[in-house]
Amino acid sequence: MSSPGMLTAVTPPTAPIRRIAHLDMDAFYASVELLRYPQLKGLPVVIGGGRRREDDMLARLREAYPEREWTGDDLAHIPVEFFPLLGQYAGRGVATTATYPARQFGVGSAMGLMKAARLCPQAILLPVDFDEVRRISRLFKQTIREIAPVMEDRGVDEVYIDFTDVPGGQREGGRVLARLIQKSIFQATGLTCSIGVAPNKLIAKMASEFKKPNGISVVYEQDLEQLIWPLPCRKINGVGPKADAKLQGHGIHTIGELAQRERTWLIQHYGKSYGAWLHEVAWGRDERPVQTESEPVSMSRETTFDRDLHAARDRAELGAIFTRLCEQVADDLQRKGYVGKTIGVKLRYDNFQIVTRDSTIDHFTNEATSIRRQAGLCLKRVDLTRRIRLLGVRVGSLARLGEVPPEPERPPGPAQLF
DNA sequence: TCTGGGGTCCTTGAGCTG
DNA sequence: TCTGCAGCTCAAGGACCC
Repeated sequence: MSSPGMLTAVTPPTAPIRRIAHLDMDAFYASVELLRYPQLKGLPVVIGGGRRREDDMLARLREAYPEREWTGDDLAHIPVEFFPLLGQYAGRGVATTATYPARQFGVGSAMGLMKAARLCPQAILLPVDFDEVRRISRLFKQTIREIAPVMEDRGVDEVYIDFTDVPGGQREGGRVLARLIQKSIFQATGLTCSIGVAPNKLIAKMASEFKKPNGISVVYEQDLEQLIWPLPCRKINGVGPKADAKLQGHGIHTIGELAQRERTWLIQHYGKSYGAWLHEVAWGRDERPVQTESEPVSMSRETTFDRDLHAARDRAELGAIFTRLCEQVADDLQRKGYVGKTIGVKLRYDNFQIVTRDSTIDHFTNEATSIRRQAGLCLKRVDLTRRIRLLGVRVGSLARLGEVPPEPERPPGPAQLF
């Protein structure tokens, strides 16, 4: 308030404060299933064990109940008692996720299916419906982009969003915009999400876990000591089980304890890059921008066999799988419009040891035969006397088809022998 | 009857070159 | 010509993420 004759202080327009949001869909895979099959609500359901194939589901139902006419439409409203027919606890798969009633029995993501079956044998197992998951994923991301266009895709169920310059993005530290996005996603998909808004991606990611499900957490720079430092180091995105164990070995359990260590000490014990990074994140510093576009670095296909295979004794089977993997990678590259020149293989032996071999050729390719030939040469460089559990084929050093750098002139060489 | 699949990034060591 | 060094690329493996 000012009286006549008094000078009025004019507040200069202030620059917007950096506000970054991390959005995480709540129990995404399970929620997509419950949207499709509301009759499963409240029941223990384990999602995983491979891809959903409707023809396979129909075949199982027809076999079990031949007296009934089964059509594709029936799959939309299957009675609960038929669900156990659609999946089966077998093989070497893992659970992608589990509904809360199943989690009460100790079943969780990344758990082997056989163990899940032991813990909760009455749970319904549903193979993943990737097409439906991808459809809902596209839908919620499109909804976000219409409100806040600077969005970074971080996988099927999570994104970063730059709120800084979005109208309303500064109100209540971003809470108002977060609320609008939550509401819009629910209207578009029927699903809930949790959002953390903070000065950067690092803290936003941690903040989105504070209130789940359907929560919003707003963190300011000055909250670091009170909200972030008491958290265990494992909560930092980039500190996995190995780094956490090493930190624990040094008596560092919380982010606050990490922050108290000297930068030089961290570099000495954790390396120049990782040590310096640990120091930065402990102090809540992260300048990474929200990236709206990114190019893939590599594409690969891999598969775990139903049983461990031996290169000599199972040569035909292994050869067929190898060829199929090369064809799949080539198909992925062609479909997405890429070529690559680093071709490699990955093997996991029966003892879970992983080996990789790759080599860079002098031209770009996305042809299955060419990939097969080069990957075959890589395969000759590994120990094939051990039984193999997993085989993978990878193509890296990618370039967009049509934007390939010109090939160097090559003298004519000897004819390819195989 | 533990432990998937598809990615990225970093470190380390070998080999090459000026 | 030999040696040491720095800088670079490539290959392999490890850690991590969703």
